[in-house]
Amino acid sequence: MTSIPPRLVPAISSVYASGMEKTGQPTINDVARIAGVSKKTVSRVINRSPLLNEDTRKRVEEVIGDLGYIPNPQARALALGRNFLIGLVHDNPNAQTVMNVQQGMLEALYDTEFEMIVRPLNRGSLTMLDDLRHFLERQRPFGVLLMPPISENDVIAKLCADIGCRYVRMGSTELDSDEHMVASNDREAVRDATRHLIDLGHRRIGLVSGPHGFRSARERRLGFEDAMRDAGIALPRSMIADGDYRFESGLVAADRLLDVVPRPTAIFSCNDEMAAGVIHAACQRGLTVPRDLSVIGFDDTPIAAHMWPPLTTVRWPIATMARSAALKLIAGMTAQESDAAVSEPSLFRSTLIRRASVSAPAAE
Amino acid sequence: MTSIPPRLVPAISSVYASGMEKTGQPTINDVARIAGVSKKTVSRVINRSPLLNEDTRKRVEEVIGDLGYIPNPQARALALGRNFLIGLVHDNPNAQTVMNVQQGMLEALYDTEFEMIVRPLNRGSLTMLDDLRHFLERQRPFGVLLMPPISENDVIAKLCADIGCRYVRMGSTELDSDEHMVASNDREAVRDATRHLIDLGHRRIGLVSGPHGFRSARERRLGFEDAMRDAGIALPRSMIADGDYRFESGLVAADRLLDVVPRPTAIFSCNDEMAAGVIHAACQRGLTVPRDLSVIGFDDTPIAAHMWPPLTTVRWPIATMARSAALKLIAGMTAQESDAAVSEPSLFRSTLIRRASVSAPAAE
DNA sequence: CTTGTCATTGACACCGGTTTCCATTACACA
DNA sequence: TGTGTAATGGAAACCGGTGTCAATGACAAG
Repeated sequence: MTSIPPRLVPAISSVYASGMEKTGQPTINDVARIAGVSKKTVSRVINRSPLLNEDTRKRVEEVIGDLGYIPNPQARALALGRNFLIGLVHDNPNAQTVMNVQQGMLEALYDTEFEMIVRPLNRGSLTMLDDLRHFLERQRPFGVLLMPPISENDVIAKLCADIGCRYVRMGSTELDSDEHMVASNDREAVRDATRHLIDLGHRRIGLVSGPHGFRSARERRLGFEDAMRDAGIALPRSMIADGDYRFESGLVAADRLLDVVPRPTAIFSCNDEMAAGVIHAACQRGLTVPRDLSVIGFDDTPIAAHMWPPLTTVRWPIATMARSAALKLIAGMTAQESDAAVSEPSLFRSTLIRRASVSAPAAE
Repeated sequence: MTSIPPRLVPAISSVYASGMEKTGQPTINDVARIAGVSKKTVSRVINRSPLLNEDTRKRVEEVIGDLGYIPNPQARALALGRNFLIGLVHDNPNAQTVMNVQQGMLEALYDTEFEMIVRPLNRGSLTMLDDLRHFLERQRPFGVLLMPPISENDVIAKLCADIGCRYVRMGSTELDSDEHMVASNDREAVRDATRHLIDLGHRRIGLVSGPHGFRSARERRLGFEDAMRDAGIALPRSMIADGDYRFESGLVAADRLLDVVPRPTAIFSCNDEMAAGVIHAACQRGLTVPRDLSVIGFDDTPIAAHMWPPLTTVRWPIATMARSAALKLIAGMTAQESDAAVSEPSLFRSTLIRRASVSAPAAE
C-alpha cells in the first residue's frame, strides 16, 4: 500500500536540470543547489544578512558569479511588498531641464537596484490628477520625484502621501519639510542678477514674468522687485509684461515693453526661452543686443550659450538637485549610502552666468 | 473533544476584513470573496477571457469597481513570466529629440498596461555595452526602443535578440527588418534641401557633416552629394567640414568654411545645433544671415524656430516614428490595437521647413 | 433514460523570491 | 558528561497573480 511518492522522481532528476530550461536564466534554486545550501541562505547572501558564515557567503557568491545569477526583480518586489521603481513625474515643457533632472536622478540611482520610470503629464489637462493617481496606483513606485511646476501643487503631494509613496518635490523655494523637498534660491539669484544690471547703470529695466500660479515665477518676480526697491528705482506697471515661460510669450512681451517710451535699456526674462523671444523681438526691430538692449535669462539651458549673442543667465543646479532628491528618496534603502543620504542638502544656490547679452546702457 | 477549528474564526471575520489591512489595497482574493467566485474567475475577468458568463463578468466587474481593485503588476509579471515595461535606450545628446521620442512612445503606451522606463547611456563610454546588458538582464523589459545613434549598432540589436527582448530601432535609413525598425528618408530629404539652395542660385555650398560612424551622418552627407552631383556642381573637399552634431563643432566647422576664398554663399549643416554654431560664427564675423550666408539645418528642434533668424531646416517626424515603434513593440499584446499594430509603417518622410535663414545669394 | 458535448467554473500547483519558525550543531560552562 | 545558548541552515508558508486540468451542470442527441 505504501507507494513511492511520485514527486521523488522529478525531484531526483531535477538535481541537475530543473529551473534553467525555460528562459536560460538561473534561479535562486539553481544557485542553492549548486552551492549546496538552501534558498534561504542564498537569499541571505543577496540581502547581506549579517547572520551568515563567511565561508558560506563566499561559496554562494562564487556560484552566483559563475552562473551570472540575477534575482528576478518582479519576484523580489512581490515578496517584499515593494518595488524598486523611482518615478519622475513632470509637466515641464522644457526638454533640457527634464533631461538634466533625468541625468541627475540616474547618477543617484546608478549602482543601486532602483530603476527610473518617467511619467510626463499634460500640463493643464483636466485629467492630470487622475492620470497621476492612476500611475501611482498601478505602478506603486517606491518613490516619486516631482518636478516643477507640478511639484508646487500640494494636492499632488498629499496624493502621494495618501497612497504611501515616498516623494520629493523640486522647487524654487521651500515647499515642504526637508525630507520632501529640494529647493533653490531663485529669489536671491534674480535679485543679484537684477542688481548686476543696476550696477552697470541700467535704470529702465523691464521684466518678462512667468505664468501666474507658478511658484518659481512668483519667486523670480519678487527677486526682481526686491532689487529695484533696494536700489530705490520706481517700477512702473508698464515695465512688467506677463509671459508663460514659452518662446512666443517672450516675443509678445518684449514687443510690449519695447513699445514703451522711453524704451527700457535692459530686460530680465524669467526664463531663457522667453529671453530668446526677447532677443528675437529686438532683432526684428533692428535693435542690437546688448548695445541697444541688455537681456538676462534664467535656467542656463544650452540655448543660452548657443544663441547670438550668448545669453547672460542664471544657472540653476538642476542635475545636482535631482541627484540629491533621488538620494533622499532611496535614503536608508541602500547599504553604502544610508548615512550620506539622510544628510543630503535641501537648499541649492543658483548663480549668475555672465555672457555677452549684457553691457552698460548706451549714453543718452 | 471536538474543538472548533480555530481557522474558522478568522475565516468568518475575514469575509469583510481580511487581506486589506496591510496596504489598504484590495487583492484578487478580496474581489473573489466578495463577488462569490474563485480567484481564477476574477483573473478571467481581468484578462478578458471569452470563456466567461456575461452575468458573472458583470458582477465581478462591479465588485472590482466598488473596491477600486487594481491588479498588482509585479505579481502579474511574475506569474506571466514577462513584464509590462518598455525601455527607451538612448545615448542621444539632443534633449528635445529625446523628449519627442518619449512623447511619441507615451502616446502609444497610453491606455495600455505598459509603462515606459528610460535608460540613457553614456555615449562613447567603454562600459556602454555592459551597462545596457546589465539593464536588460536586470529589468528584462518586454521590449526596448533603440534611438539613434545607438540603434545603428548591430551588436546591440543582437544583444537584445539574444536576451529575448523585443526591440525596434529608429534610424535614418533601413537598418533591419520591418518588424525591428522605423526609418526616415534622410538622404532624400537632404537632397531636396540642397536642391532648394541650388534652385535659388547658390553654387558654392558648404557642408557641415555629422560624426563619422553615424549612419544618419552618412545618409545626410550622401543626400548632399547627390544633389550637387545631380546639378553638375563640383564639390571641392574644402567645402566639407567635419562636425560631431554639437554646437561647438558647428562653430569650428563654419570658421573653416568661411575662411575659404571665395566664401561659400550657403551652408548645409547636418543638424540644427551645429547650424546654430554656423550662424553664431557668421555673426561673429559680422556677416548677416541670410544676406551674406544662407543656412539650412536638420531636425527642426525648437531652437530652429526660436533663433534669429529663424532657421530653415528639415523636419524629422520623430514623435510619430517613436509612436509607431512603440506600437510595433507591443503589437499583438493589446486587445484593441493588435490588428492596427502589425501594419504600422516603417518608413517616414522628412520634409523641408522653410524659414528665414535662406535667401538667394547676393549678386557678385 | 443514457450519453456526449459544450459552456462555465474552481481546486491546486506554480512563478521566484522572502519570511517565519523550528531543527541542528557547536561551544562554553557547571 | 549534561545542559543552556548562540549561530546557522532548512521546510514550508506566503506574496498576488496565472496556467492546467478536472468537475459541474445544462442541454441536445441517441
